Amino acid sequence: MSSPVLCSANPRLNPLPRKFYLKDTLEVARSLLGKGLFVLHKTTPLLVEIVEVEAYLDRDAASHSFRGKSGRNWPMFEGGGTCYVYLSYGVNYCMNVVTQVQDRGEAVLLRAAAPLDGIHTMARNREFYGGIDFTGDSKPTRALLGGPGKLTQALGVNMSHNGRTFFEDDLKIVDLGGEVPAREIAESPRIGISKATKKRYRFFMKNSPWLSRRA
DNA sequence: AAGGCGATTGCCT
DNA sequence: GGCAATCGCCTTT
Repeated sequence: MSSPVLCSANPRLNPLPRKFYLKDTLEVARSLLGKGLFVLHKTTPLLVEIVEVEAYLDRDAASHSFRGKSGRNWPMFEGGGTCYVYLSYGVNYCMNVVTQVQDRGEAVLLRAAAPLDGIHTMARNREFYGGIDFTGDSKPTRALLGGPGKLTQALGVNMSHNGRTFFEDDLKIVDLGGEVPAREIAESPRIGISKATKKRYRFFMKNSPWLSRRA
């Protein structure tokens, strides 16, 4: 029997408070590991556990906010708890959690997650081209939620979520009741960037099989 | 106005 | 490991 805390219909899944997002962004990034991301996809509740993130800071050459507010990045300046979604390479959506106070321009990219609830719907959302077989004995791992674009596709996240907040009934980040020990968290340089490549702002759960790639 | 490049993914060799 | 897909932002004419 599964823990009642992990049931997405449970009213205990209250959104994390705004103050959670006002701490130092690197600290928020670490704190997001092990937290739950809930999305109501049409009428289906979807719940995942965040296992990999990247921080993008103020005065950070790799951050979309580096050159100030623009038509794309304006939600990054809307304050802690805002959802910032952008279209990556004209193909994939990437979802960020905005941190800090208004006009600061810092956020955390959600890169990978483990499925908790609604896995069948997520798998259907991830069917592409020939389709992936998630039935039977085939074990979905990185192909389901292991990457920022895969995660949004599985959850049905798109530009309609851009600029909203994570304090809503159909879009929220929640406490799953467990603490992630510091020894289970690892860090590395961020993936796929060409600027500020030395900064180790990627954080992930060391032993998770759901990462976008191995450590 | 035009061209380069990007916080990615999936297919091909 | 290489590379196309595909759109919007940013820099350069």
